[in-house]
Amino acid sequence: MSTDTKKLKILDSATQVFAEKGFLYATMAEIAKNAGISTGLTYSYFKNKLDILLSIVLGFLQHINLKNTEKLESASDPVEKIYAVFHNFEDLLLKDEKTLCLIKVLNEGLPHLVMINDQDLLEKRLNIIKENRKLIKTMDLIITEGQKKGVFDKTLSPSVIRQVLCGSIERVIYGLFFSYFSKEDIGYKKEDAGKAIELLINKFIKK
Amino acid sequence: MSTDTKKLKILDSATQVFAEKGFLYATMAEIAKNAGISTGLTYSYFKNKLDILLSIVLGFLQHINLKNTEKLESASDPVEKIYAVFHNFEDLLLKDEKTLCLIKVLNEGLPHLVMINDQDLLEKRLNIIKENRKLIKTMDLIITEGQKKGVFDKTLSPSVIRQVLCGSIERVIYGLFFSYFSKEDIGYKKEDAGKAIELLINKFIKK
Amino acid sequence: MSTDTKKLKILDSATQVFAEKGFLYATMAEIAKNAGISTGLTYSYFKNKLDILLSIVLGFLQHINLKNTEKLESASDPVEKIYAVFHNFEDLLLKDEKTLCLIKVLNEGLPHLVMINDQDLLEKRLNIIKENRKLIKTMDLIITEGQKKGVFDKTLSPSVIRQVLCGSIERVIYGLFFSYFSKEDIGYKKEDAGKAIELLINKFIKK
Amino acid sequence: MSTDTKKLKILDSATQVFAEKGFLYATMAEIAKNAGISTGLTYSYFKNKLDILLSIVLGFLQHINLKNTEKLESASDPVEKIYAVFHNFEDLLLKDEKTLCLIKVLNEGLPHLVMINDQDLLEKRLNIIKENRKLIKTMDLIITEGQKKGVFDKTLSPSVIRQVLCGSIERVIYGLFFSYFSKEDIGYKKEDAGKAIELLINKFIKK
DNA sequence: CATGAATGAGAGTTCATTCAT
DNA sequence: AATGAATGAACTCTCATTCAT
Repeated sequence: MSTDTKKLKILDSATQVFAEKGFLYATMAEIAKNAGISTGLTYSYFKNKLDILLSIVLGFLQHINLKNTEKLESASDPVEKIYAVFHNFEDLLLKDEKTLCLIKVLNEGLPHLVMINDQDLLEKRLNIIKENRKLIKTMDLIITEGQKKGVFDKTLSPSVIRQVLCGSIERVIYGLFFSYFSKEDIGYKKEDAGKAIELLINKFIKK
Repeated sequence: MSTDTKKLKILDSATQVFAEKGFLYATMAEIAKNAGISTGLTYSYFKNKLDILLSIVLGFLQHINLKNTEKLESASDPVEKIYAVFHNFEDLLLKDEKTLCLIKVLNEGLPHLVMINDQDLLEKRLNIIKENRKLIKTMDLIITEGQKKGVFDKTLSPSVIRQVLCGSIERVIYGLFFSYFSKEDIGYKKEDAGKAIELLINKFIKK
Repeated sequence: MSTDTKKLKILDSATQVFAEKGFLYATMAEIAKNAGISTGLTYSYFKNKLDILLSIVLGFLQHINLKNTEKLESASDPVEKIYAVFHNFEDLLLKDEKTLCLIKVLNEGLPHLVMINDQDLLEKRLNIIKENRKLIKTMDLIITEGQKKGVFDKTLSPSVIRQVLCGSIERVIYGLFFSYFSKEDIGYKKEDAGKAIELLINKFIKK
Repeated sequence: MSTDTKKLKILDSATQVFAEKGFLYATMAEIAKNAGISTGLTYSYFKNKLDILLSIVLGFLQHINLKNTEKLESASDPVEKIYAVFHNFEDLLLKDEKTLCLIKVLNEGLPHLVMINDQDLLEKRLNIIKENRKLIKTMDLIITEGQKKGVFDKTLSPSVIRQVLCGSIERVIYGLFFSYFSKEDIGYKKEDAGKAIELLINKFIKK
């Protein structure tokens, strides 16, 4: 198994354990065991537990920013663009049960940024902030453009609209994650997540 | 100071500390000190640290359910009703900086429900689940009623619509909380939270 | 038991354990147990294991510098003064079996100064360096004065003479410590330590 | 590279690292890297980390005992003999910066003897004790002889005199080592070490 | 012979929780 | 009722040592 493969194994394992138990209750021993390696080896790949959490968050942000850059190249009008961005969210988070776990980890991970003292993690922290800002900026620019072109509603500022969109998609996906873990019915299915965003764009954002 | 006053002091203090540091990094010593009492005394009022977290969450849920019951008595049509519910959210969370902290604690608190083993907390856990279900049911019934009466869009199931509404309001308020703590500008103000929900109801939910 | 008493208990216990096992093999659990308290409580009094070691070293240096200041006030000629300083060493280290252990800890402690990274211990480190410099300066000034007055041999520089004196007393006392622990005969007794220093001053240092 | 060459490389590397960091903070990985080999290979040549430390100490003791045997053959009177022994110390420790490191390692190494449990190292431990006793005996015999012949002062027992001599030379050399590493001036140079011992013999030991 | 990835025991350390005062 | 000193379980993390390659 190559170094990169093992790093991914750890991240995958941690994503699962963090999602199921929460960062607090997740132990390095369990993450390692779940990844099929020893506790000590984990520390060859990551500085510490927080580093793993941040790496998952950073990985997601980098991935989605990359996907956005790709997709937005070929998109021209704001409606098409905002669709593209949220389809990327769906593609990355709704792919399978494993990616579904990400929503919980992302939710839990970002607040931890505030508590980072470790010198070695400061760079990672800054990177996350940078990528997060990039993601936000991408969305806000599209919304601003749509408002300027007169295709988007102008009642609200782009930042509020973006929060509504992100909050909606996050909560809808979180419900699916919860349903997957608790085996409880939540009254909707994977397909409805996409439909919700579509409707949100069509009715809430468009003029 | 009466027993109830002291209990509230602890809950207030914990809300602040949990919001600022996160449940993991918050220590009982700090919560107690911040509440103006000794560490030991905290345990006369709450079983343990998790109990405090759950009490905050339960308190909020009970409060909002109570407010909903009150307000919904005098409301007749679904539009008015859904407005009422979300105005309650605003009233409870946007009152001042202190209540703003609740959004972070609620966000962090609910996932902890899964990890409760402590026999003494099981009842509290069930209570939270009960109140949460009640809140969800209240919203879903209004939406169902609106759809039946033909005033609400029927494309999506009530549960998805509710998730969109809740996710939106939560994220918009979370932004305000973040801005309050980090002193960073997020591009919108308190007033915009209400406006966002209003617009969401008018454009997204109504037919 | 008062706070200061307990702090002393820990330092005493650690001095014993460090002397017997060495810093590396000494565990916090053993130090605490030997002091009659729990592991955790140790951390209310000291930052960490290294802090304890440094505190012992610093305590000794402060003590001997204090004693020197006292004794040197009433001394006038360099011979008398250098006697005073080394009698202080004897008084502090040869008092009983407990103080004998100090010689081993001092020996082991000073080299650790180089490896201190911990921000919280930097101040203690600087204090140790300061007190150590003070002790050295005290001795060197006496020797310089003796040489100037023509009562001390001038072949060697004060710093070398001081190293010879310190090395001698340290090794002689170390021998006693070793004998105490191993129960082996080393060919001399406590009284000989003083005699050795006396002779060293009379024959080696005096003109 | 031959087996013996590699063994020496490891010992040299370890001497440096032990001197700089201390046994506790020195890692096998660094010792190996510094020796230009892999971590694992180190274990083909030495049982474990402690074995390396003991090997350095034993090597020094064997070397100095050998040199003493050589030099003492051609020496006849006690003064000449004691000179010879301490010139051997100088020759072995003051040769260059590398050998200077030995003084720190010897200082740190001997106390570790007490903590050896490992069956495989017991023999090495006994060897060190044997060689150490031999060295001590060599010095003590010379001093005894000098006292009997009436050329050495009889106030102190041979063992105390030997401790004074060893402590002095050790401390003087330690100062040079410290100065070499910290780049701080200590007020004397290599040449003064020899002068100090000479003077010590002439004034302190001789009648 | 040589590697260095992998192991896992065991240490330091934290802090929720208890309880003598 | 109130304190905060004291406990000790359980965590993270390190690194000497092993072993498949």
